[in-house]
Amino acid sequence: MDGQDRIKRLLNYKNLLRQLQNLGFIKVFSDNIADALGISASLVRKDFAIFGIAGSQKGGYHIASILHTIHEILGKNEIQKIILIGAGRLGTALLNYGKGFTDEGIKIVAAFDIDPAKFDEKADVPILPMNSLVDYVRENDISFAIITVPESSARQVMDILKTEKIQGILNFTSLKVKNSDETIINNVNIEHELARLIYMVRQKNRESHD
Amino acid sequence: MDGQDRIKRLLNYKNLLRQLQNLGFIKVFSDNIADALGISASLVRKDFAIFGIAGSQKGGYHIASILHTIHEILGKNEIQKIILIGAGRLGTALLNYGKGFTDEGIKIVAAFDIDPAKFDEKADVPILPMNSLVDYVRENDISFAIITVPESSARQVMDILKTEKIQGILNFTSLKVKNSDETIINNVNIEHELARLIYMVRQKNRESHD
DNA sequence: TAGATTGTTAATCGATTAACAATC
DNA sequence: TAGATTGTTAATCGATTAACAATC
Repeated sequence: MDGQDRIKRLLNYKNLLRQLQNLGFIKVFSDNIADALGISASLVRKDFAIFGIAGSQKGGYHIASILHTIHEILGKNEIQKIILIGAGRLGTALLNYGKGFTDEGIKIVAAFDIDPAKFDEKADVPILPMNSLVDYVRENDISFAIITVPESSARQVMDILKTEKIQGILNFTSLKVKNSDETIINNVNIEHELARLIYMVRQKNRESHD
Repeated sequence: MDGQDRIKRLLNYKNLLRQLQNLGFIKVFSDNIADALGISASLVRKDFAIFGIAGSQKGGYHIASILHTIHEILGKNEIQKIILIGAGRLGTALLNYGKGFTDEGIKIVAAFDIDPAKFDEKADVPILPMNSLVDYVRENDISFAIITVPESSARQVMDILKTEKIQGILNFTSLKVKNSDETIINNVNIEHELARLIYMVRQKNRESHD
């Protein structure tokens, strides 16, 4: 999992540090971060060292400069255009999240659906017919997509995106696809997350029973 | 991450094996599973060994019996009741997923919101006022909850659930809470998943540039 | 100076993989 | 029997932690 956990922690650092910043904090020790996130201080320092974040023995780490470095690492400067495919309930929920994403340097620029009842070219984020997808991707130089289509059309959409050389896909369907050389796929499976939660709880209960 | 990856793979095995079963397959080799999921055959065999799934040198593993064991491990026999808090867009999207979850031994039994316009006691899955939450949890012996409330009320809801000794929470808010001894929290942060996807793609592009 | 924290090295831990004997 | 696959052991790999010298 080459550094996957490290990047996940990076995002958690970001969230925490922003909150501290809102509280008026200027500096913070690795130890405090560790406590807040339930990890070890060694790990915090190692992460920072690897990401090139330096502190001082005097007052620890300077929050603003950590955040600055994190933003650079995440590439927040250039806004990333992303399209959404499948304007069903989950899809529209994500569209309405929109604002939050923009804050992160991510902007959903268009959505696509097969249902004409959903088309809305003039919306803030236009909802366009599926058959205009390929043209749109080519004309607007799109590299990222979110897939929230039903199970039945997942494979087909995935294939289109792969031939169009989309570089990154956030996949909410349960169609599990291997990362190809061309396209990186990040699978979010809510059903699995629920099943895993239940498993963890049962596991804990079992352990405490003996 | 004690076995977190292993349980994630278990869910992937399940999905794959179901598909194979639909195709009429009866048996399967560790090698084929490995190829399909992009992992090593050793790992498949080790996972199966740990979960107590036995195969034979003749025809590999019997699909039906793997699935049987997986279902036992996941506790699919007893249906788990779960409530949903926050019937906004994401919340209602999950409510409508409902059917899929039931298939997995998970049933959303009620939803809660503060907005009276959303109340609907007679719906298939009733949407009830937030102030009836505590009573409902106690009367119906609820152990699991999904939180899809806005950021602003996340902390408050989380605290209520913790005092009510809810055992497992699937948290879609960006409020990051440590797992306490009492309550296991599984955080799903869509914003983070997007940011991570973009990071991975940029990383890949950077690597191929040198 | 005394005390506390960073940055880094070495030790530990756990998960994955390679290899192969046992088995069909 | 010859060939192929499982189950398991030992080796490898990588990530986390512990420890501590260097620094403020």
